[in-house]
Amino acid sequence: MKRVYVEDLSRHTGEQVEIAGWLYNQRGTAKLRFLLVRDGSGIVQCIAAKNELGEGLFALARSLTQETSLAIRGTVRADERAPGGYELLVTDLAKINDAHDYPITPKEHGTPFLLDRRHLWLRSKKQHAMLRIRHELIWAIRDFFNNRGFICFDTPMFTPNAVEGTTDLFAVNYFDTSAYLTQSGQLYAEAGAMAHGRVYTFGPTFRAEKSKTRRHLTEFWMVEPEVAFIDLDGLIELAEEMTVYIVERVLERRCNELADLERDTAPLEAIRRPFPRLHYDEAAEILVEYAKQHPDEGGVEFKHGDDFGGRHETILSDPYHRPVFITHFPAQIKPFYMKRDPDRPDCVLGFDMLGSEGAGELIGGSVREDDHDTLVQRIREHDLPMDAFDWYLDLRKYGSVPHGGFGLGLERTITWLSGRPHLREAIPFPRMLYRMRP
RNA sequence: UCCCCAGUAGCUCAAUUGGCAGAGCGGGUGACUGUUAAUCACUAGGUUGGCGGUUCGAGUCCGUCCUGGGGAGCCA
Repeated sequence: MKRVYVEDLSRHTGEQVEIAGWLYNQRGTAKLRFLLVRDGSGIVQCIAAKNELGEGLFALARSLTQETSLAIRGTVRADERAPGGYELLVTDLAKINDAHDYPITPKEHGTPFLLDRRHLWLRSKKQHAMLRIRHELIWAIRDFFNNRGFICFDTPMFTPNAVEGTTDLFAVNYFDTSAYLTQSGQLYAEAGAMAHGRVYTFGPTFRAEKSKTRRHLTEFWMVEPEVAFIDLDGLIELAEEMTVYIVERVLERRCNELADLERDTAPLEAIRRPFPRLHYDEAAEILVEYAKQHPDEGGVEFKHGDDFGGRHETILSDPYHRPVFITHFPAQIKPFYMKRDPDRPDCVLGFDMLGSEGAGELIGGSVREDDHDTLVQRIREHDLPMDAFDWYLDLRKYGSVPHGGFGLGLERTITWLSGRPHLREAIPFPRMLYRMRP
């Protein structure tokens, strides 16, 4: 008999097939049971009728509990009453293994309870949908860069020093010395760009910041393209094209998953190039004015020179129904490697991209300082250990060129696309300040 | 690190001013041949996060600790 996956059942209407999976839920009467069976590719309703199966098999079907693993044979048929439009009329079934007292019931549960059982929560419909969207996004990002002549350039997880001296790092034992887990592959990607012209690094990064918000993980994934011979406009264009590409791709291939998540896709379908661009000076003006007009609202105070908080990002992106770029941030709030604007030496040639619908910062990027002596001066100004950057400075000694890149936070982007309130569901096993199990 | 909030049955929650600790779901038993988180009946299930205090009496008030959640700072 033909073994098929649930997602392919519509192509086997009228045929006898076998599926193997787990019992998601069952309901019904003393003579007719509706078994919802999931096999990883989807969920199908299987009809177990007493007069078809006989006493023994029907009693077995009725005794099956949630998450019992099983194999079912039956006839595929289309039926409007079945969730998904297709169902399986059961002719034979076999239990593979029992599941007693499965803790995640079809009713509601609190997030701490579910996170403690993340290894099981992954089986639930919405979590299943989230991680399929994650898969699609990773695939789309790789396709986007691969199709444009970028080389995948993997950078190390172990690093001897901080990229940005200010941020907390995870220290680990490294034989007789210590190392840090990377917080960005960027500096190494710059070396890659000087070798290959266009590269991207895609992997996990680690931040030991004691952040306890819906936008933070201690371990998260980031894609960082780095391009030789590119300017600020070129970088923003690249970010814009990538964003439009991945949004379209998820809408096209994962509409079922978005539906399972009850995501209203209209705001995503409305996203078109170009995205609005705001100079930091304009953004600061908007925020100062907003704070003036909303004196009772807490957390909106702002003065020129400040960095944005979560609330500020929402105020800035609210008027637009597409992502927004903020450019030319003040140099004193940005890292040492960002190149200054020659016309405005107090500003950097950098940008952030804020997602629509209050998603916050999804992308941060910049043109890099390419002059050796200026970079040395910046390292001194930021009080960073010069000897840790000798190899990085070599990139400016041997044929330095204008270049730049950006980083996209994968989980934040998944959260934005899926319309969920918290990014912890965007990764199989989230690592947070007070949560490292399972 | 700081600020705010929460902790009561396996889960989600209720309990008036300090006065007999409850419901729904899940589990168990039974009824039902088209259910959509099926429905209905019956049933078992509790050291109210820990310790200490106030009180005739504390789930409720006070102190303290623990655990978790949200936010700030910082960031993707």
